[in-house]
Amino acid sequence: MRFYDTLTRDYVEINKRPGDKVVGYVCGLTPYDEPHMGHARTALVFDLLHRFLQVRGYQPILISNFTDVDDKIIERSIQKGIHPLALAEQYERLYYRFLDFLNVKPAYIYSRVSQVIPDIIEVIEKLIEKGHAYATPDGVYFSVQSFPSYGRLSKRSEEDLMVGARVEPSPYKKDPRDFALWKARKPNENIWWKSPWGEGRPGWHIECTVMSIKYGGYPLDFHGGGSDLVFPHHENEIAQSEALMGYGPFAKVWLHSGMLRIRGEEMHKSLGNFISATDIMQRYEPNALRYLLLSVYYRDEVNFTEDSYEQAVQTVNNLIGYRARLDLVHTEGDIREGVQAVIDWGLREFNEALEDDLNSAKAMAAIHKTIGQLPADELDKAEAQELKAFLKYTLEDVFGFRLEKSRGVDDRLIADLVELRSRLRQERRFEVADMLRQVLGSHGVVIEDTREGSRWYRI
RNA sequence: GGCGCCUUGGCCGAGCGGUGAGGCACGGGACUGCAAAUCCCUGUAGGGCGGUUCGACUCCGCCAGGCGCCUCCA
Repeated sequence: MRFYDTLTRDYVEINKRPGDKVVGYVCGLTPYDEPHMGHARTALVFDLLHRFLQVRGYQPILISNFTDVDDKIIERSIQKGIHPLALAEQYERLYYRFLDFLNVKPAYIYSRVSQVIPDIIEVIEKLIEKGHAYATPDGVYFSVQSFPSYGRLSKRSEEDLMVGARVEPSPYKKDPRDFALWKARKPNENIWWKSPWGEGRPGWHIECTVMSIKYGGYPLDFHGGGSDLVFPHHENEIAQSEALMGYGPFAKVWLHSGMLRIRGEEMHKSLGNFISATDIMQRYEPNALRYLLLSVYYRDEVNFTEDSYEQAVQTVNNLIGYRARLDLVHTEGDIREGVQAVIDWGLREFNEALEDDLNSAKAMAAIHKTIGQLPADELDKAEAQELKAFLKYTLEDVFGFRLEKSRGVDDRLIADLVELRSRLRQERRFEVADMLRQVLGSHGVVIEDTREGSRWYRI
């Protein structure tokens, strides 16, 4: 299994044996507002990785976090007059619901900054001891000069960084590139902890170093997140972590998922194209969303449009329809060699695609090619069984689709309505029969009229 | 300005130095109720101009267009 590594810009083999743990850390979000479509993309990409590692026999340990101590959270909580951690928790809960809606497998742990403050203080003390950080009246800063390879991940030279270093000016910084590990409490701030440097709170970045080492160990097998985190977040994490440990690498491979766009534009509230978790759960179907967001190579941008969403709905319905039709196969027989060969080919192709830097588009094509050669109605029961196992593995276990549809309408009621419709058809009352079929169709029930009579299944 | 990415048929999207996957939509056919679903068939598609090569969509250069990051950001 190999993955493209952002740091070395090359493919890195994951040298693991079946049963081995594969420890990964994926940067989570700052719960100051509703999660959105972009978070879904990242969650789905790493869910695919999580699932694939699992089915390939590894023991994935996925660690993620909430940055629940942050400027924006403090700002919002003051506006709303509630405790910052209560505000954060509100959105964390929404995020969990969102993940559940998307059928994302839970991580091994979701940690919060507020839960690891003592660990953070300890790590900052060590960094100061080692000469990688220094305390000032407005906080503790990491000394970028003390870490010569700074800029390697984001491919930025010292000069680039100097030019770019323009915000968060502090008269106490020794170098404009230095960043805060600990921020001294400002008068209006409503959350703080005591520390050797006075009351305050951690800066961004440091929590991921602390939590990943605490829960995942060192080095990590992989570290990931959205590509917008490459700089400065991950760059700073590397500096902190490797400075702390005294050796690298912090992570064996850096995986970054591409950004999501809405109708070709960046998603922004100001552009009016912001799609929140709440919107998504009301308006979109999780299988189709999954298909759409995983149909593109994970490092590339994915563009969400209503049109591409509709295409995804169609595709997923076709797949579910195929799966449902396998249940209607009743011909007895053994598995023919040719059929077995097609399935074996599909399975091999599927696995190889994902093993090659998670090529989900190619893996999906392998599924389509396989079932495209094996129309459900031409199979016998044993073959259908084999196909069902193939689809359970590829579509459900790895891609995370839910193929079993909820029983919105009772089976017996459907059977009765289908029977009623058959009588209507015998009486050549096609208009009424079609209407009945349409109504059932809107509840996800497909009726097929065959020579042997009508049959139905759910999509 | 610096660093980097992208441009494939109507739409979405792969692989590959040697006549271009897969999906969705469209069209034709079978079946049928001149229906739906299903099945079969159907597409001279890789921004432009050069170069390398026996041969390039695939490598190199230039140009055009689109985009990301440059300390809020999944």
